[in-house]
Order: sequence, then structure tokens, then C-alpha cells
Amino acid sequence: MKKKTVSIKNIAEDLNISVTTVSFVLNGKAKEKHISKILTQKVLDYAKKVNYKPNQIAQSLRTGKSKILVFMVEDISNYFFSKLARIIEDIAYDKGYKVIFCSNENQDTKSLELIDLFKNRQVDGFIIVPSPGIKSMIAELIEENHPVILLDRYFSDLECNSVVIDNQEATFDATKHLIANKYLNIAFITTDSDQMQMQNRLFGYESAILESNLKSHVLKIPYREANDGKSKDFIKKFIDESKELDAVFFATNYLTQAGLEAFKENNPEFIHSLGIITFDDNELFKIYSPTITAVSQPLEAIGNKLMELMLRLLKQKDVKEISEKIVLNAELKVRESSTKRSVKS
Amino acid sequence: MKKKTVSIKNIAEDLNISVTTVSFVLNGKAKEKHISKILTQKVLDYAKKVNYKPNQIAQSLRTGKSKILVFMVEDISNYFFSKLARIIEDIAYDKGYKVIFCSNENQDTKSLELIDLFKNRQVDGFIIVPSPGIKSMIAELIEENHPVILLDRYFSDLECNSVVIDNQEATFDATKHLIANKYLNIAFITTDSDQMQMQNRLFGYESAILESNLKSHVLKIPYREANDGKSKDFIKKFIDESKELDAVFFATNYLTQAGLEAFKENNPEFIHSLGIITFDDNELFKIYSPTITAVSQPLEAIGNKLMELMLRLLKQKDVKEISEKIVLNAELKVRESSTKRSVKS
DNA sequence: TTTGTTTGCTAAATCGTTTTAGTAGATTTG
DNA sequence: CAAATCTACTAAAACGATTTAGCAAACAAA
Repeated sequence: MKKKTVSIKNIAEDLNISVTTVSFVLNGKAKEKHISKILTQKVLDYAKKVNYKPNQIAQSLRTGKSKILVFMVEDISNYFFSKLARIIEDIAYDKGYKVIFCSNENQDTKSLELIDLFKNRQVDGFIIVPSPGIKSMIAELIEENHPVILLDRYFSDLECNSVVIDNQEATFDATKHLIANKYLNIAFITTDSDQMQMQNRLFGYESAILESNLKSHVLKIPYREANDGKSKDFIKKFIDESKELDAVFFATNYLTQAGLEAFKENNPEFIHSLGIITFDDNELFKIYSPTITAVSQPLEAIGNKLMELMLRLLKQKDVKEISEKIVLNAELKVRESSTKRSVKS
Repeated sequence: MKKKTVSIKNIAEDLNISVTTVSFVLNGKAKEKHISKILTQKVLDYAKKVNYKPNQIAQSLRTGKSKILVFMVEDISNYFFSKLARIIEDIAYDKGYKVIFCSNENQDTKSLELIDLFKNRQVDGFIIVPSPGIKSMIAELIEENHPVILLDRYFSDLECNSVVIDNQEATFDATKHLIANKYLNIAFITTDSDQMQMQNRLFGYESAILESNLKSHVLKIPYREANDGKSKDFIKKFIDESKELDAVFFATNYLTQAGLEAFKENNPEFIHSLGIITFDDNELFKIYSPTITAVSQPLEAIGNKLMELMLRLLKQKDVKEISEKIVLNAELKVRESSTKRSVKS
């Protein structure tokens, strides 16, 4: 029941000196502030002896820095985001920052609520996967000089730091890869979301198809229904109606899941002849049957870039002085699901 | 660049009243403290007008409550933990708490470092998946009156709140299920960790085997090597050497992953005749070929129990007055990988 | 009329730091 | 030898809230 936390004041009293002196010593300003070596050592020794740990809350109140970062994503339990969280966590803790996570479920109301919750001096920086309609809130954050980095997508005509991958190039290359492997009727299954990253993925697919003079087959699942687990039904129907398809490209991971499930229920053998590529990798895709070719986002690189940029922003007096739009390249992990034809032939 | 945060003092000055009054009103103590209705409303209106948001840091310093909980797990990017994080997050935010997460990688040094980091008044409560050697630190936390709940495993002879599942019963039942489905040479692949939850899983398996007069086949992969991705080799070797096996029970999820990979590399067809059960479910197991039977921890129930208990602890004056060891039952998700024989026969 | 109670409000302490603006005394400089 | 500089240290304000203790004025009870 005893919560005897040692404070700087206790130390000062015990040693019969002022709190100022203790504070100076503990902050390594002894030399600068002309505290004698003897006293400095005495304070240091005593602080160690009583296991003094500064009260971060008090420090925060005084300095205005909380040493806390917010990592706001769509859903922290999503493979991509949780893996990324793990990488960011390591770097952040190493640099003396803690990380608070939250999931906005891509909903504006949730996003706004959460940002509002953290805005009041609470946190030192924001890493945000923005929901579609929060451009003005992001602008406000920047206006108020909070370090902000957008992740995975950003807003057109809003000056804001961001780390994204080149979605268009990624799907272009992946589609080309399918074509090179003799798949000629490739479907692209996506949502009807008008968010930048989804649009770009679609563009990449379409330009590859166009370039090869093929026919494009696009299924846009209504975003709202995709989240209710209705995707499976849409996909089943689509596949049934398009008998000529020989490959499917899923634009995002939960659609892949729904798709695989649909295939399994409809016709388990179909999957072995069908070409499949998915956006976003998962550990289990490399042990699936067939192993599934995936557009893999470079998690390590994204995490490193994010934190490197964030640490620079945190040092900045005026965050508007740094404005980086970092674009990384995804990697196509080629596996069985996109190479069966060439193997056979 | 303007960070015009409105403080209680600003409001007081603007309205020409004292900060005390403003504080009372804003904390809903107007009635109790005899603040007139008129003034109360005036303050309320003005606070809303200037969009006053209390500075949580200052509040924390004064009240000693940070409204932050720590969720410390082995690895936040692990399926089980990230799903659980998502559930806990929702409840916590709903109750006005934020969640800081961290991964201890099941290492004592990391655990100790992290706990130490958070101990100094920083956080209001701890949910911890403890690494093996931190019993005394947990005891210390409790001694110092911090709310603590252990998750997934606990320490013998340490009075501490915990939420775990009945591992022994779960593996017992699952093993019995295999036996009932005509698998008679069942291997149990686990690590050599002496942590409670792993021990119990092994006991469950062994008692089921014993009860049915079968032969037990146990592979204990050295814990250290299991983390270096060596598991696959151990499993391959084990399978090669034990030709009579007709089923495998993986004691934890990363072993399953290694196992499936091993099977795939060794003999892709083998997996279709082999019985398989895994501890800890994953979304993709229900679309694997074959779909994989899994011992599934009741995520929702665990999350709810955790937070319900935590909220009670947070209200407590002396945390030692509550001591609950909650044990939940896992659910066996029966799928193809454990029922192929009975289907055939 | 005096005493006691209620109403309406506020001054000041406090939480644990950091930081500004000193103050003596010793030493150096012109 | 007076003025300037340096050394070693400290008092007190500040960060933004909460909370204790208390002060008048109004009202009620005796």
C-alpha cells in the first residue's frame, strides 16, 4: 500500500540543498550551471541510491512534451498494421517515446473524436491512416504545429508529410506479371471507395490491361457492404457470371480472404487453375495451397521511414518547415498462384 | 503556429471570476458547491463557446491518475494479441482510458525495463502477459498498489488477478476429439518452455492419450531455437523419424506455421491424410486446404473479462481487496483437418 | 437582537518538475 | 583598489488543473 515515490524535493531536503540544484544535476547541466563536482557526485549517488525516477507527468506539464506518439490506423488487429506497429514500437521506445494506438475503422467520426482526444498537448506526434473526410482536421493539426505523418494515403492539395507506397506501380507490375504468365482474362476485385490508394491500385491494373490490349473485368464491391462480410456473396456471383476468367487480383487483404472463402465454398478445385494475386501479404499465404503471390508492402522500410521522419519533426520548431512525401516501392512476392501456367507449359 | 489552448484560468479571467468557480462548474460540482444557476450556465456556455478541453497532463499531475492503461504482451503483431488489443481498445476508450501497448518478447529484461518505465505514476493499470522470471516484479507492482492483471498465464503461489483459459482441458478435449475421429498416433509438438500454459497444454494431451491407452509422441523444440525459425527443421526431422504418425497437435500458433511449411516442403500431399489441430485460431485456417481444426481462445470473452476486472480494480482503494483468477474455456473449432477419417469411413 | 445556517464565491496550496533571475563571495582585470 | 567576471548555489514563478479552508452576505431560528 505504500507508494513512496521519491521526488526531487525529497532529495533536496535530504541533502540540504535546493531543488534547483538537484534538477540541474539530474538534467546534466551541472557543469553549465557551475555546480561543484563534489556536490554533483553527491546528488547523483544519492539519486541512484534512492532509485529516483522523474515523474514524467510533471515533466510533461512543465515542458509541454509528453513523449507519447499516437499511431492511428484503420484496425490495429489487421496484419499489415499490427506488424507495422511492432516495428514502430521498437524504434519509438528506443528513442524514449511511448506509443498509444487506436483504430479509426476508416470512419470520420471516430477519427475526429480520437484526434480531438489527443490534441490538447497530450501527445507529441501523430502517425495517421486517415479516413476519407478528415482533411480539414489534418490541416488544423498542422496549423497548430503538431507533427503529423499520414500513412498509406494522403489528401490531394494538402501539404502534409506522408509515407505511402506506389500503389499504381505495384498493381501495374503485378498485373503485367500475370499477363507474362499467360493469364489473359484477369479480374480486379476492389471496393467502390474513392480513396486515393484504392483508385491508384485500380489505375495500375487498368493501364496494364490496356497496354496489353486485354479486356478489363472489374468488380467494385460497395464499401459499406464489404465491411459486413457481404463480400463473399458479391465475389461468388461475379465469378459465376464471368466464366472466362483465368485470374483474379484482389485489391486488399480482406477481399482476398473473402475471395478464398468463396472459392472454397463454390468449387474447391477451381483455385488450382485460377491465377491469384493479392494486395498485402500474410505469413500464411506462403504456406497456402497454392502459395499465393502477393504485393507485399515493405514493412521495415515503411516503419523506418516513418519514425525517422517523425523524429526529425519532433525536433522542429515549426513543423511546416519539413514536408516530405515519401513513396516506397512494394515488392511482388511471386508464388505458385501466379505461375502455374508457365510451369505447366 | 498558434497553439492557443484555452485554460481554466483564461475562462476565469474572461468572466471575471475565480478559477475555483470555473473548476467546480466544469467538474459538475456546481450544485454541491453552491454556485448559482446563472453563473453555472454562463461558465458552461462560455467553456463550450471557446471549446475548452481540460489539459489531461495537469489533471493527471494533480489527481495522480493518468487514464492510461498498459497492455504488455509477447508480441503485439501476433494474431491473438492484436485481436485482443482491438477488443480492449474499444472498451477502454469507451470508459475514458487510453491504451499504451508494448511487446516484451517474453524476455525478462524487456519486461522489467518496460514495467519500470511505466511504474512512476504514469499509468493507472497493467495488463501483462508475463515473461517467465518477473514474478517478483509483479509482486512489487501489487505491493505498490498498482492494478495488475496477468493474461494467458500466471505464477504459482503469487496472489494476483489473472485471466487465462483452461489449457489443460482444451488440449485434453481436442486430443479426445482426434481419437474419436480415429487418429491413434497423435504427436504433440510443443516447446521446452516450462511456463505454466505450455505445461498444461502438454498435460492435457498426455492425460487424454493415457486415458485411451495410446502411445504419446512428444516433440519439444528448444525454446531458444524455436524463435530463430529453426522449428521447421526440428519438425521435418521428427516427422521423418516417426513414420507411424497419423495426426499432429501443435501447441502454439507459430509452431503450426512452421509445421505447415515443413509439410509443404517435404510432401505436399501428406497434409491431406494427416490429422491436424492447432492451438490458437487464425482467420486463414478456415480457408486453408484442408481447413484446420483449431483450439480457439474466446477473444471477446477474454477482453471483456479483462476490462471488467480492470475497471473494478481501478475503482479500488486497495487493489489487494480484489483477487480473481478467471478461467475461461477455449472452444474447439472443428474443421476438415481433424475429421477426414470419419468422413471417409 | 443575537446566533446559527445556508448561499455564493474565492485565495491559496498542491501535484513534481523546469527555468529565470538572482545573490553572495571569490577571483581576475584595468 | 574599484570594477568586472566567475563560481556555486538558490528563491520563486510557472505549467494547468483540483481541492481545502474560509469569507462575506443573506436568511432563518431563538
